[in-house]
Amino acid sequence: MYVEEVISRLKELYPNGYFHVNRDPFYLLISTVLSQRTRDDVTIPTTQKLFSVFPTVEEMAEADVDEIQELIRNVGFYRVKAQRIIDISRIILQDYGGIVPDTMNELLKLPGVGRKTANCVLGYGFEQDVIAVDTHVHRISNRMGLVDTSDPDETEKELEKVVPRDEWKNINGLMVLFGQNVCRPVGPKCDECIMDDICPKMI
DNA sequence: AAAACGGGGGC
DNA sequence: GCCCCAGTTTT
Repeated sequence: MYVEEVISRLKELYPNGYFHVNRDPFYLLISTVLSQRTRDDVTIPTTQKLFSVFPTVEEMAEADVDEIQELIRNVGFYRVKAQRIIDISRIILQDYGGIVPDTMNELLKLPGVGRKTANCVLGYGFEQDVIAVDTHVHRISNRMGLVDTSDPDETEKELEKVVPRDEWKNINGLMVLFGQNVCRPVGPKCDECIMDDICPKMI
């Protein structure tokens, strides 16, 4: 089947997947918020720097917003993100006893958390069967004919119909790597792509 | 449905 | 110097 062949080749290309990410739900939550609309090669060092100063939910919740702003000044939307990081930390501390909630419904109540961010936390942090649809997953799924829609939420639903359930949580990491290195938003490297014999764009 | 938030990196 | 980027909220 086409989709299973695509996943098989992606796994062969990126056998280590996303092993480098910290799987702690709170770390994942904050790092994912920081990475919204900002390249992860920029946000990863910034996230490490932020957590070296404020390692816990408690310390993050009591941090001064100006100090957080200064620490994350190099990432996009840093002012609003700094405020959201504090607000998220305070809510998790006060309403959830310092434990990141493990349901979509509760995660969506947090400021700056939408379906994509929530699914990253649920998938990477809590090992749940979810598909986190970001711009890479959305673009590649449409380019390769796995889905056909301009709505990322529709892409998530359509992918759930065609991707085997035990691969759901792997889709995001594989397609992000593939999307950054090969099937890029602009100027995809189709001439050196391992999908060249099955991708609809190439046939 | 469209605007707004935004500094960094590739070219 | 110009264009785009691991989205979400507000208008």
